[in-house]
Amino acid sequence: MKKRYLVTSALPYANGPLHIGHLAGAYLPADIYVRYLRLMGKDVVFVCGSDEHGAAITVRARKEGVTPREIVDKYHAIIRDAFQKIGIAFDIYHRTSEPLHHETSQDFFRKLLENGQFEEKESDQYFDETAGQFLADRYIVGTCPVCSNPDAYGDQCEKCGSTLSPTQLINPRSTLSGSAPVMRPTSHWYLKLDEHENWLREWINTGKADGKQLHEPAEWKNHVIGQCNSWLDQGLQPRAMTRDLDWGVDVPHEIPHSAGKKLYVWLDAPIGYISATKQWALDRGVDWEPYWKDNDTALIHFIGKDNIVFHCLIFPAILKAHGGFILPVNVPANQFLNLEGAKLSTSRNWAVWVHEYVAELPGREDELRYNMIKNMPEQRDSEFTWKGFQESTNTELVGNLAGFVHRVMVLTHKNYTGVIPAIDASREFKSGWDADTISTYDQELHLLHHKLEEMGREIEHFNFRDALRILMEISSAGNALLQFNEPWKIAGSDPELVKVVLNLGLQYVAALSVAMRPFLPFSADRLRGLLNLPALRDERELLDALNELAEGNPILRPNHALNPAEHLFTRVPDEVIAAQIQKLKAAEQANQQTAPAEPASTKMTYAPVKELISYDDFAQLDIRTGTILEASKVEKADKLLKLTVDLGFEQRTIVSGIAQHYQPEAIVGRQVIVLANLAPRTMRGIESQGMILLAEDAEGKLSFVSPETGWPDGGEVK
RNA sequence: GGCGCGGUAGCUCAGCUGGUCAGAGCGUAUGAUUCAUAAUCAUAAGGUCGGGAGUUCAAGUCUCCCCCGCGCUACCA
Repeated sequence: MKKRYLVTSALPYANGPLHIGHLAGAYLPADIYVRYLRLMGKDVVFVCGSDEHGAAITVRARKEGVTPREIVDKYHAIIRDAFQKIGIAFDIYHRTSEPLHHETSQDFFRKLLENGQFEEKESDQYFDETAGQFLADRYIVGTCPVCSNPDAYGDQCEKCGSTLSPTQLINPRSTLSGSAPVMRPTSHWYLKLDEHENWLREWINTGKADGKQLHEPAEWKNHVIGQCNSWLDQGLQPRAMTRDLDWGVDVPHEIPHSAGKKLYVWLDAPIGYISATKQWALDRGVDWEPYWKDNDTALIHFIGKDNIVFHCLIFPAILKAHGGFILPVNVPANQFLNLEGAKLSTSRNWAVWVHEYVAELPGREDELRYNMIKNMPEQRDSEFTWKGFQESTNTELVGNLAGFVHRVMVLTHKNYTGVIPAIDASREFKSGWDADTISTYDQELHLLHHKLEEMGREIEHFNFRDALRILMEISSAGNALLQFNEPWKIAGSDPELVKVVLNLGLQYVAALSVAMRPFLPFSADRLRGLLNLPALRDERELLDALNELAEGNPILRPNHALNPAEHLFTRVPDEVIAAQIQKLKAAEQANQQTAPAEPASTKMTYAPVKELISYDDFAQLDIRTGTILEASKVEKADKLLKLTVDLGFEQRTIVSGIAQHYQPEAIVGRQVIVLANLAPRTMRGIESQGMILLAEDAEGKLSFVSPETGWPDGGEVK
């Protein structure tokens, strides 16, 4: 194992609250891992923070009529508070709007520039002439080409979730002024990712970089490596690391052409991990550098699957391009959590919000954590249901775990006034692990030791569900131990047996009080209190317990006095579940009520009328009537149809993006309007000799412009 | 269209490099038990491992084709 650990969780974006999908994806697994490492006496730092830049925040601010600062302050507080209440034990929860972060990322940028890692390139981007500025993807809205949502953003349609680029939008318009943007050249710095492709491929697939074995690929999840190779095989392209924005980290001012340029959020956000570490070190008066630069540090990024490429390819490339930094030893990305059969959605309010959960179900933090871990999407998408939450809480936490703790403590109070009895270690009894096995105290302590080690191994391999299962096996074995030996029956006839069984049962409970800490930190604290043991400080207590057990020593010594027994968990009543389900149904209904109203044809969005042109300009267009003779789908393209159009004097091959609006067989014979003197363009290997003119309705649906009664082919449209 | 990851008992999910891999938890059924919040313990389910073909002495586990879900990506003058 490495000497020290640096663990990061994806920086939450500060334009909305935290939901259970975030928790299950990147925060809970990291928290378990970190708490475990601390209990094992490891040097570990766990950093996170709010990602507070990027256009989505400024767009939201504009919509709500407030400043970006107000937005990020608001959500930073909500998110930080939610983390704290649900027990995510960051060493620091930083924010990317801090000056320290700005300095850190600017220094990074300078260094990359100095190392020749950038290429400054000019490209055409949408520019808002009214507002006088370039428009980032999020500043452009238009009709989604996929689902016809009239308010899709330039990078993504929030309605159907499609990833878009601004040029794909139909009728693009600026959110700043509402006007139609124009294309203008602008210059940006591109990271030469293509030059990093080879070493990344080797590093991902063999774990080797610069001839050194840095990690074991077999330890990485399939879907992580698969996704990376998918990207690598398509060839990495230079990627712009700057944007034209007014909110974010400035491109350092001394660099020419830096005016009005900000660092791309995806560059600035992961550097946030570094800034957070620096701030943590400053607060402690220690050196941050070993955590990022020493080969004996294990860097681990916990993220959701949507961040894989960034954390496994682009950020490592950036770290290497800078030089001097270590690379992540693993990126255990989780898949997605669904809620009651549907994808979590912030915009549709289909979520369980963490800040609402802790307010509505106070004192049940661990119940949520337990359920999240039990259904953690480690290898594939998984599902959270309130019914499942209730069931596992009531049967596994209340029945099995809390029940075991309570019964063994009650029995101790009844028989020995709550004091751990001394035992005769040679006494034999039935093992809780197997009804047919006769065992001894020492053998059972060894078995417990073995189970705890096994649990630890699962955590070390990021198998948190399995680790939790093993934890619960200890509780089940404790229940079985009591069941098989029935101490309540033999208190009078065989007091020595009762002592051994209860003492051992209490050792299980004591072991659980430490071992459950990574998963159920609040309950672990409560249990320590019940057992009258010192509060956990997350400093090698599990390691100490393991060492004692390995020596054959019990964790609780004879004559130790317990506090009164209490239940660790309470049942979740039906009403609570019903109320939560009701809440989700209300959200669903609210969506259904607004949803049908929108596509209803009324909501036509009008693009502003373009600049005036002269008649001569118009006369340059040669528009003709024509008839479709043949139509077929273009291979390997979802939207293209290959058409043969008769213009009377000749036949043309025209490729048109209408496959999602028309079936090929249905349009043969249709009369259409053709722009006949458009320069030919090759699409998907087919040369298109013209363009079919189409009209668009409010939903973005395209239809041909055709005559009512027919006309000859090749006629001019004037 | 391409690529990636999945599609295993009613439900939620494990099954690494092919040969006790047909599993766990929950639910359900039966029995035991009463120390414990009707909690606990034991036993049971007969799921053709999405469908089809193939390789092999042997395939959820490898190859090919098809279907479905999720994610990434391309085309749209």
